[in-house]
Amino acid sequence: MNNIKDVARRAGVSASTVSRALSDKTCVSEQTRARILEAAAELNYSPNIIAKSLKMGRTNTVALIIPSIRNHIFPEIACGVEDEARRHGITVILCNTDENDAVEKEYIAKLRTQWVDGVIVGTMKPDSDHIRRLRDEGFPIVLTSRYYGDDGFDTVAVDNFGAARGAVDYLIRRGCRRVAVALGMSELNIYKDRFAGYRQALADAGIPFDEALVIPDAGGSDELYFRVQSLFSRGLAPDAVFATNDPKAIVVLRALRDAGLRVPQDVSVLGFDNIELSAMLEPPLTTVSQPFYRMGALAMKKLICQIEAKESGETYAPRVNLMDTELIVRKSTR
Amino acid sequence: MNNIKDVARRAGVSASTVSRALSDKTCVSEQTRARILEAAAELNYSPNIIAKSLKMGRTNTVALIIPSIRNHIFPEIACGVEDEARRHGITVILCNTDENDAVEKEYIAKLRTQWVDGVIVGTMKPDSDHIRRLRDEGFPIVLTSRYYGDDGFDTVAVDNFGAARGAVDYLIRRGCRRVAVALGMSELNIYKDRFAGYRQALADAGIPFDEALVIPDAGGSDELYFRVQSLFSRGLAPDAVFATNDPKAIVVLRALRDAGLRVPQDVSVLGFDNIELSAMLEPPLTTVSQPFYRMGALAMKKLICQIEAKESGETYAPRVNLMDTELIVRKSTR
DNA sequence: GGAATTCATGAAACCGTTTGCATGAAACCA
DNA sequence: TGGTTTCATGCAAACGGTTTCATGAATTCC
Repeated sequence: MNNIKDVARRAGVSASTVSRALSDKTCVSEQTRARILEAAAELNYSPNIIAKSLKMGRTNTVALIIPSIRNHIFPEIACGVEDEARRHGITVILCNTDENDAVEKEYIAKLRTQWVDGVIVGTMKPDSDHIRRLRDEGFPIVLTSRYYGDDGFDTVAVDNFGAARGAVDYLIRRGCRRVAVALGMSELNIYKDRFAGYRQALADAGIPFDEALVIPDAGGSDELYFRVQSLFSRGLAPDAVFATNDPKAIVVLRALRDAGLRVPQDVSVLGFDNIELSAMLEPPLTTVSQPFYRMGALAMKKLICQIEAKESGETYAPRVNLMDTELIVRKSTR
Repeated sequence: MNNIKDVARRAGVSASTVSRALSDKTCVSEQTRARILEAAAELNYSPNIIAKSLKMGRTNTVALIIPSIRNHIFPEIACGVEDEARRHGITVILCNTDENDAVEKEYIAKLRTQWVDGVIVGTMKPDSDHIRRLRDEGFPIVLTSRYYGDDGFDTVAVDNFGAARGAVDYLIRRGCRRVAVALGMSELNIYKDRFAGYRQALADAGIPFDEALVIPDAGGSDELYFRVQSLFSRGLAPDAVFATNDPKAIVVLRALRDAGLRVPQDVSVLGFDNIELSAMLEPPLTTVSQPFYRMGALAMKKLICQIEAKESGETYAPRVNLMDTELIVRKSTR
């Protein structure tokens, strides 16, 4: 692989002149530049970006840390992140943590080695102190999808409370009175907020909250499957189930179908996220749509702002951007 | 951010000694090493990996080039690649081309700048000469999923011909005689091979090939939807449809349902890929399963072998690894 | 006890860029 | 014509590590 000195030798100039010629600096005569360009082309030269990064203190690379690329919302986010990054000549490193804190910490430690200019984090939990520490060192960070809320992280998310409240309100306006709820991971704020929105919608309608209709996240999807069916056998029969994410809604649909219940005639089912799959179910799922692609793109935009502010020494005020959600009405609600 | 000299100063030794102490070299006295480790910890030091990469000529980073992370097979492959990479201290850069050749070339050009030690390519087409050129420069490359076959690329794939032949043979053994086929992108070998397998299975059973039952890839899913329905209105009514990938099978199922045809009583539907979704359809899809996760992991393993062979100057013989597929029988075939 | 060996350590070169500063030629002006 | 300005160019110092080689002290051996 040829380097800048090889080009310099062939063009009969010094390495500095080659560097200037190739980065469009003005102080190079036209004929020298032409000679250099020719030499570079002949040698099939491309500059060593690692050397450049070392010198410049910037890698034009960012990391995207997510729980799992198999979780359907993250490919969407990743696409948004990547398209926006590419538009700015930035490369994205993919870091899948598999919800494993050790792996996440390993990644974070690696990022501190000046690999990347910044990081987009989709794995934030209340106890993610290593991420807080990274931020406190002045490392550019944007949270997306998951957030923590009370401590000044730059964030892109949706109003989970409002969206859940609106969605449950829709169920109630369609005549549902006994709405069960299937919760997600209890330590995540997004699910706390969706749960709070659910309770608020009940309160707004004057419907008393019934603890018996709450299915916590514990256990896998089998657990959920049986808990849904047991609601009916225990005579608690809800007339709707609000699943706080679409994968849970899929399990709920299956549990209901297998129990001989018809959706939506006997029970309405409402999801959250609008993953691609949800339109293809039988019946197609009514759910809350999040603009994942745009969220990823905005997170990247904000990250670039942070990186540039850091370079130029400006201050940057982190803020929480809430994107609009939309209730997608399909056939799983009456 | 502290560097190795800061640590050296604090520990009262030279930078070389710090370097040796931190990389577990033997020629450092125990007490010096202890003092250095302490100093490093106090300064919260982590070595600049860019500087290290520059010196070592190795970045411990590889790129994964895929058409789209939204295509359901690629998150699986990416997981396999990443898990295996992590096990070897290697980081993965995600490159989504969106099936856009310009974007792909842009990425390839970037990779030549010594960013990465190697690349796994899931976008190979017959005309991907820029990828061939990269390989001819001695750049470590492994193809996966898509392949080209006749020119010595290191490759991980499945026997698409055999798998398709076996699957269609299954349909025939279950009594289907008029099997339509929905083809994928015509320039990709994987679809050519699946199509060839289909024809072979017909030939094996002495069933004449009928051009009228072939639905080419042209147009989007709407086109496919109407072509499926028109087969029936034109009196060509097949008793089975072999979709050469699962997303096409989903469209086929919808077209049939909307036309009032029952699956599998009136028509059997067979897919290919076994994406997660296929088990959740109504009816659940019979399909050919590919071990995507293991394919990704193996591709990464092979890439590491190539990289290490290149470093040590050994020769490496590229070969094509074909992984086993499995016919997953569900409810869409009679 | 002196020569040979072992061992920890430091100095300096190197990886391939970018860039501040010095230099020298050409152009300009009085 | 001589001094100043402009401009293209080269030299050398960074960036932050690793590694070769030299050095000098401590240990071993006869």
